[in-house]
Amino acid sequence: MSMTPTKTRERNRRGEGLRLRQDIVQAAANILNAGGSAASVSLRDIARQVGISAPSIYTHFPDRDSIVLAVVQDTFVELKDRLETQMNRPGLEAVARLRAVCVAYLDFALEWPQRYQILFGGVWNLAEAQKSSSVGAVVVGDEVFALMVEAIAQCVVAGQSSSTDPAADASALWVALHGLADLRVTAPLFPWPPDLVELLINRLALLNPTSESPT
Amino acid sequence: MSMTPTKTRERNRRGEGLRLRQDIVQAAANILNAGGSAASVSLRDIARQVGISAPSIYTHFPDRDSIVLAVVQDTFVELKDRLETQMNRPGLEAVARLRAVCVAYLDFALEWPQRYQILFGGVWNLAEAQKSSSVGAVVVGDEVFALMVEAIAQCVVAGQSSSTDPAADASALWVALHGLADLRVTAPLFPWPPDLVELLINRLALLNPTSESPT
DNA sequence: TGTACATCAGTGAACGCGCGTTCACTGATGTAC
DNA sequence: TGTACATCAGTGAACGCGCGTTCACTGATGTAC
Repeated sequence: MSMTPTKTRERNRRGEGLRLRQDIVQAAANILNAGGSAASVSLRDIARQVGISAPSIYTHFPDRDSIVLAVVQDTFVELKDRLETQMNRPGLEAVARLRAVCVAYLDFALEWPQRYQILFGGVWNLAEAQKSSSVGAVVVGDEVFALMVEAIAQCVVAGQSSSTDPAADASALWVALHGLADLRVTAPLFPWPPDLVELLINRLALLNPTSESPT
Repeated sequence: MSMTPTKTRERNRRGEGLRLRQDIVQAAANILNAGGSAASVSLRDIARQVGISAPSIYTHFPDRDSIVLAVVQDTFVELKDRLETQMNRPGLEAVARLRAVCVAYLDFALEWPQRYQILFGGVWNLAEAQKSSSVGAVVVGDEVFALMVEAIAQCVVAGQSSSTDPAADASALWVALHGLADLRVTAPLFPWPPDLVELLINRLALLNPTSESPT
């Protein structure tokens, strides 16, 4: 994923050096959006795209990994915002809201597959889990999951789900959505049943038959 | 994932040059088993581990990617063999067989996470899908899926599943198993419900309540 | 109002590294006569 | 049975590349007096 140098940018004014930090993160995100894998996001690519020299990055980040981590954090926030938007849509029944949240989750993964992958495919929550800098990402990841628990809980309150343990059922649903998100990208030739998403939601959120859409 | 050179190996006798090919594939698999990512499997690492010089690899493979593809093919066969062993276990009821197959699938992914990941995480079925060399892997991948369809169909025959479309239900179950396999590795800190696997099998294979294990 | 100076926001050249790949080659081993 | 030769199974040195990172630096901009 090598980039031709972008127009040289004009230097920030005094006191505005922090703007470069966001430009760097955005450039890394752009490289991923363009199809690059996490491993292929290089300091030199980022520098070329931002229009700066590579060493300038060290003013804002100690190393390459912390840039990717910043993208992870931003991406978790973006995903959370998308799901929250669906949760807060007015005039929707509980089941419709749950479906909208799940569809938004899948759409995000399909629209930005590389950025979705670094949320869960990276090292950040294995060896890095101890480093305090990655805690922010974990917390926001928890918020995404909490949204799904809440969506199921609201179905229960509305009498449309027979779940007795929304957290466990949300785990099951999350696992399935993640699997589908991953496999739809990496195995597009597989003959996916058209109503697979509905099927997963109906069964894993324990929606009452009357609430199910016809399959 | 750099390796210290292994004992220099003795050269193959005439006519036995093909043995090196299998040694190369095995070395690549070993690097993945030891925790290396697909991108980190380098010709030079492989050569060091086998105990040969790097250019020797070109006698057997045209480039780096085709080695990884060979590992993918071998790994699909290994996974298929494991699942088939469970399918053929004598004295098991249909539901117990289905459960054994699913557990074997998850165990494989947990035991060899890097090798499991290249089955679905790589590029081999995107841009590479056209190249004839990758067709073998796709076919074996289909055989793995066919095993799951068969396991569910046998539950239906035994009157233990109410599935009316084993292929669609196997898709749902596969998606969920893959998601769980992936996330158990990359998000080990998540509070996984202990009976999540049973829950997924029961609901996605539409097992009759009397056949379910108590959750 | 002018000017010396500190600070900010970067730059340019260079380093050592591991990589995939090429090239010309070598030495043991089997085979033809 | 001996020997010339073809072939096999590799080797060793070298190439150009992009990478992360370091170092000493520069030039514009704001501030103190």
